[in-house]
Amino acid sequence: MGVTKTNLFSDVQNEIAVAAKAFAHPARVAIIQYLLKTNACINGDLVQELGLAQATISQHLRELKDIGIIQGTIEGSRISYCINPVRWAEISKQFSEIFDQFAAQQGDNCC
Amino acid sequence: MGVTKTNLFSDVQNEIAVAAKAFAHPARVAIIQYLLKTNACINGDLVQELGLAQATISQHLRELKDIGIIQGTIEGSRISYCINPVRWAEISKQFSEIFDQFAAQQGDNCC
DNA sequence: TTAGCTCATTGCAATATTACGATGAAACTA
DNA sequence: TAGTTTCATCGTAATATTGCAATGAGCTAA
Repeated sequence: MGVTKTNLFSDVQNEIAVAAKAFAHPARVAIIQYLLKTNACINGDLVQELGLAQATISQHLRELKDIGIIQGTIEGSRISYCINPVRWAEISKQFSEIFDQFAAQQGDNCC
Repeated sequence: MGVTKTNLFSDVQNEIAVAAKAFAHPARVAIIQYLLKTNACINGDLVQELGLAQATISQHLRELKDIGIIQGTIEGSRISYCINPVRWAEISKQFSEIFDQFAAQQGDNCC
């Protein structure tokens, strides 16, 4: 035990869970916010910005890249990261669909 | 090691991370969606719906309650759960603020 | 080539999460 | 009262996550 029973849930539910993990750690939120702010792509000066070890930042970047919310391009000896607009829109849509779903049914709450 | 270094991040970043955890597991997504669908509050027939053990569901419900996105009221020997509208709106706002932040700056992407 | 960057990966250690059986508290039912 | 239902909590096992030092790959500059 300790393994998430992925097979019990729908594809959409699993997708949302994966996407949410991008925001489920403050370091990753900080990275995303930094990318939003600088807009221009950056590299490991996140290490300076966040105060975590280089290996740790690299690991978080990889997770964000695996989720797809971020993309990196090689630029000489550096790697530029930025937000993946397509994936961003996808995830944004998935979340607003959920959030809107409640806003639409105000009134018949029970507790 | 293994401990999230909460002190390195801003309050908002930590709050977002906590809120995101509500959606970071498919079982919790399923619970939230079920609550959205049934609207009316429910109890442990989530056990039937989801196929996880009663103790596991109870644990997820507690996490959602700790995050505040859900609230429960005692109803005889049962407990009715439903979405907490105030907290829901809060979290919804936090996420849309992030998502909108990118939509507003289209064009100057780098990679 | 050699030295110095920048960053990913590997290999750990520590902690967190997920899941469940067992137990117990509280309320209902006969 | 005794039995049943509903749920939380405890204890435990398995796996996931977080974090870092060390290492290595790939590029740049001298």
